[in-house]
Amino acid sequence: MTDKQLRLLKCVADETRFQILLTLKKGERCVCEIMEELGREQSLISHHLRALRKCGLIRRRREGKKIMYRLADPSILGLLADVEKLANKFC
Amino acid sequence: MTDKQLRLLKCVADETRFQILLTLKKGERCVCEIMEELGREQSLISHHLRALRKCGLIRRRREGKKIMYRLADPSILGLLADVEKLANKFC
DNA sequence: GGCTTATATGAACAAAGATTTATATGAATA
DNA sequence: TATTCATATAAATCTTTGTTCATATAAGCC
Repeated sequence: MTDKQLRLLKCVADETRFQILLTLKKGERCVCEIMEELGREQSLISHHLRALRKCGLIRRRREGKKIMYRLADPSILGLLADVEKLANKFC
Repeated sequence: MTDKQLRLLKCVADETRFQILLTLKKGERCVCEIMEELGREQSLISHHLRALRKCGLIRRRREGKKIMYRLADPSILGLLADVEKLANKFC
């Protein structure tokens, strides 16, 4: 278990970040959409998006005034499913 | 993603606890063996063992002066393997 | 260019978690 | 039963992480 792997695990093991990932699972979203969906402050979402980006889980692109976020790669869907499956098995 | 599931994830996403699980993967161990293997303080190990026990990942039994710890259930081996596999896929 | 909208960032603060220190408990043994 | 060995626990402290608040940036529009 490397440092980087541990950081990935910790990154996913946060409620807000996990919810953001679930939102992006449904497709590309801008920050304000994510804020609305989760009902949290803009700045908080922004910080968490940064963290997710730092571990390579999400990507972004600018579209006019907005910045659109998406899962970095479709295999992340698998990660989310697996994490949920694991958790279910033991809870 | 329930609260309990999140707690499980967080529990696994700690270096020391993960190492303890890897140690127990090799078989039942007493606290002093775990301490030695990880080279950490007795009290620290004890705290982490408690946390692991609290999420149901490990069990213990007394044997004379010693207390022996083990994985709660063989399916935890699967959990560890899966977690490592996931991490590898993205790191 | 000044204003607005959308997002990012840095600093301050709060909360949670890990680690250490000191002490307690409980079984074995002299 | 007093001592020792193995482990647990509580409190104190240190560290990390999450949250908020205030401000900056960058694009589009008037």
